[in-house]
Amino acid sequence: MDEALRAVADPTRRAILVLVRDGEVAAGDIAARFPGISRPAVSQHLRILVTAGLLDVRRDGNRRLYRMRPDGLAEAAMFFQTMWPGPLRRLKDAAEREERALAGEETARIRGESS
Amino acid sequence: MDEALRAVADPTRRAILVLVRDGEVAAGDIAARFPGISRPAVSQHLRILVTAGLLDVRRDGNRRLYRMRPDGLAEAAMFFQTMWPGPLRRLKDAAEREERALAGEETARIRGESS
DNA sequence: AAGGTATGTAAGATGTTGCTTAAATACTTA
DNA sequence: TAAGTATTTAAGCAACATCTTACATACCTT
Repeated sequence: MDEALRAVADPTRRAILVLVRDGEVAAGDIAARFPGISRPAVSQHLRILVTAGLLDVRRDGNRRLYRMRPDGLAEAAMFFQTMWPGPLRRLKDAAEREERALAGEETARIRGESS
Repeated sequence: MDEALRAVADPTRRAILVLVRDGEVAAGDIAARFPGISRPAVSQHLRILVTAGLLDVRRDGNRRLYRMRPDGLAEAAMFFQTMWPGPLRRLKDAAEREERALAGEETARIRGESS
C-alpha cells in the first residue's frame, strides 16, 4: 500500500492514471499530454506506477501500451474507506454523538453537577 | 488534495491518523507510541498533518491535543472513489466476465471444440 | 542490413524529506 | 520566582525524488 500511496501522491502520476483508466494508451501518447516535462521523465513515472502495481504494460510492436490495473488501488482505497467513512456515515456519527451528549447532560443534571 | 495525499503517503503519519481518529490525544502520548523515533520527529509529522488539514490542534494547559479532522481526507477519498470502482462494482464486472466466458465455453461445446 | 521510430536506461544536478541533537517556548507547580 | 514538564523550533545531515541530457535498446520498414 505504501508504494501505491507514494505513487499516487504525485500529481503527474495521478494525471497519468486518469489517462489510462479507460483503456490502453501508448507511452508516447501519454508523454504528449505532458508538454512541460520530458519523455524520459514520463517514462520514469510510468515505471514507478508499474512497480507500485497500479499499471499494466503490454508490448505492441514498437510501442508499449499502458493501462490501469484497478486492484492496485484496492489496499489504499480501503485505508481511505476506514479513515474517511464518507459523508453519510459522518452524518450518522454526528447524530449519535449528539445523542450521547444530551444523555450525558441529563445524567449530570440528575446528579446535580454543572459543567 | 496534493498535500493530504503526500501526508498520508508516510506510514508513520498514517499510524498517527489512526491514533487520533476517535478522539483527542496529547502530543506526548502520540510520541510514546513510536519508540523508534524521537519526539521532535513526531512533532514534525504532526505539523505536516495539521498543515495538510488532516488534524486539528487544541491547547490544554501544557499539552497540545490533536484529533483528526475527517473532512481533510474528503478530496483525496473522492479521487480514490473515482479511480477505484470499489469491490462491489468489481465483483459485478468479474461476474459478467465469467458469464461471458461460460457462454463462450458453451458455444465451444456445442461446436464440439475443446480448450 | 540500414535507417527510422518508439521507448527505456544511465548519470548527474537540484530540491525535498525525515531524521537527529540542541536550544527555545510556554505553561504549571512549589 | 524558580524549577519542572510538555512541546515545538532550529540546524544540519543522509537518503531519496524528480528532472534533464545523452545514450542504449528493440522493433519496423525498405
